[in-house]
Amino acid sequence: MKLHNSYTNETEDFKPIDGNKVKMYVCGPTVYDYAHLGHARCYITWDVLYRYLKFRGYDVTYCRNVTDVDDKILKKADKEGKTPEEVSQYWYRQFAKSMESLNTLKPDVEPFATKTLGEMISLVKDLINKGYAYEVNGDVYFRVKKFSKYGYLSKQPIDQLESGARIEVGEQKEDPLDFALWKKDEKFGYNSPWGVGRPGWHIECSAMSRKHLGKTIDIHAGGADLIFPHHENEIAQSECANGCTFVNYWLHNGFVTINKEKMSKSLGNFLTIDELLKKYDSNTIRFFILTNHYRMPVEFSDEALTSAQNGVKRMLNAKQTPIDENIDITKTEAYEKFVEAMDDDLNTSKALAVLFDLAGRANKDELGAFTVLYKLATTLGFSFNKQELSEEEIQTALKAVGEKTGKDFSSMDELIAYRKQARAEKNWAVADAIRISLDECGITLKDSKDGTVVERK
RNA sequence: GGCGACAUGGCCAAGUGGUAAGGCAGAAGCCUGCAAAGCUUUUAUCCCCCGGUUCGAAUCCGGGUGUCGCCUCCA
Repeated sequence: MKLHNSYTNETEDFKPIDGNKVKMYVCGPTVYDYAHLGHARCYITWDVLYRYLKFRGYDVTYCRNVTDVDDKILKKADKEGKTPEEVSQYWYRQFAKSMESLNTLKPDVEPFATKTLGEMISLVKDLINKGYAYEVNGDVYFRVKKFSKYGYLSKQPIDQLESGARIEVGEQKEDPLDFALWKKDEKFGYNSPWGVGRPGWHIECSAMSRKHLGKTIDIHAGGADLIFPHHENEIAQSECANGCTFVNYWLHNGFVTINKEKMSKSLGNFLTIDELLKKYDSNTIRFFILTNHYRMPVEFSDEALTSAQNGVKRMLNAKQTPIDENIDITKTEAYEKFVEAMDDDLNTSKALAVLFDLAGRANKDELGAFTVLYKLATTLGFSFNKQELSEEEIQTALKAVGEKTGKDFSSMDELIAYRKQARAEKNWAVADAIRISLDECGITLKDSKDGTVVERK
C-alpha cells in the first residue's frame, strides 16, 4: 500500500518497522470546547486508515492523545470558576460522545497529557543533558539552531522562519526561534526539576508517543495545520532526545472550508459536530468527507451535505440479504478494485465508486453482492444499522394521522393494517392521506410487493 | 515576502502520457392505484488560459490567470 509522506513529499510504499505491526499516532484534541466539522474530518480520516490497516491484516496500535493541560483550558476554568480538571473532563466526555456518534473506533491507547508528566519531564531532562535545551528562570527552551534538520517537514528555510519568529514579553530565549518545553506556572503548575510549571504543547506528543509506542513509530498523522510548528517541533524534540528517526510516515489531512475559508475556532466559522448531527446522520457526514481525497480541501455547504445524504442513502439502502459468511470476499473483483483504490494513498473516492457498483448489483439480486458491499462499506466505517423510529416519534405520528382520519391508532401495525384495508377497498383518498400525514411527521411510507414499511425520512 | 497545494460537465469528484470512473441534481421509459424505492436509457469532441515536447497530453515542460492554506493557537 502507498501513502503520501509529508516529510519526503512523496507517495511511498508503506512498510512497517516490525513485520505486520503498525504503530500509529494521531494528534488528538485539546479539550476545552465543542469539536467541529474540521475535527470530524481529521478523526474520520484517520479512523478510516486505522480500520483499513486492520482490514489489510496489520496488527495496529492506534494512539490518540488528549491534551488536557493548556492555556485555553486554564482560561476557561478561570472564567467559569472551575478547576482545569473539571473543564477538561467535561469537554473530554463531549468529545468522546461526538466521536462515538460519528462511529469512529476508539483508539487502542488514549493517553492524557496530565497522566504523562513523568515521561515529559524525563524527555526534557534528556534534552538538557544533551545540550539541546536550556533552563532560564523556571522555563525550559529548545535550542532550534542545534537541530540541523529543523524546517525539513514544513519545507521552510531556517532564515525565513527566523524573520517571522518573535520573543514574547517575559520570555528569555537565547534565540527567537527557540520554543518552550516547559513553562513556569506557579498557579496551575506541577512540580519539576525546574520548579513549578507546565509542559509545552509540543513535548506532550513527543512524550506520549514515546511512552506508548516507542522511540520510532510508523505513522504520525494529524491536520495539515499542525505541520508547523507542532510536528516540526516534535521531530526536533524526539530525534534529539532519542537519537533516532521519530516517524517513518507523516500523514496530513486537508481542511474543511466554509465560504472558501478554513473552518476554525479562531475564525468562528465552524459548525459543531453536535449541531450537524441534528440535521445529518453520521453516515452522511462520513460520506461527505470520504468523497474527497483526504489531502484535498473540502468545502462545506448544505447543498454538499444534502447531496451526500442522498448518495449515502442509495448506497446503504441497497437491497439487503443475509450476510453470507461463506463468501470469501477477497476472491471478488470488487474487493480487488476496492483494495487497489485504498492502497493508493486512501483513494476513498474511487473506493466509493466500487460500493455504488455493488449496491446496484445487490438491487439487481446478484447473489452475494450485498455481503461484499456490507463488508467493504463497514471497513470504511459506514453503519447499516437503521435507526428505529422512537416511541415518541411513533406516538406523534399516530396522533397526527388520527386527527386527519378521525380514527384512534394504538400502534403503527394497526395503522398499516387499516391503510391496507383502505387500499384493498380502493379507498385511495384515505391511503394517500395517511401517507402524506406521515410524511409531514418525517416518516416515509413505502408500499412494495413484500409489504409496507415505514422509516425515518 | 518565504513555502506548499489546487483549477475537470449544473454541483461534488476520480483520473497524472493512449483517447474523460462514480455520486448528486435534471430528462425519458419500466414498475406502481398514485407515490417512494429500484431498474433501463440519457447529459463534457473536452478537462482555467497561452506556448512547447510527443505519433499521441486533462495528464509532461515553460509562462500566465485565479483560488486556498501554512509561516501565530488551530484538526
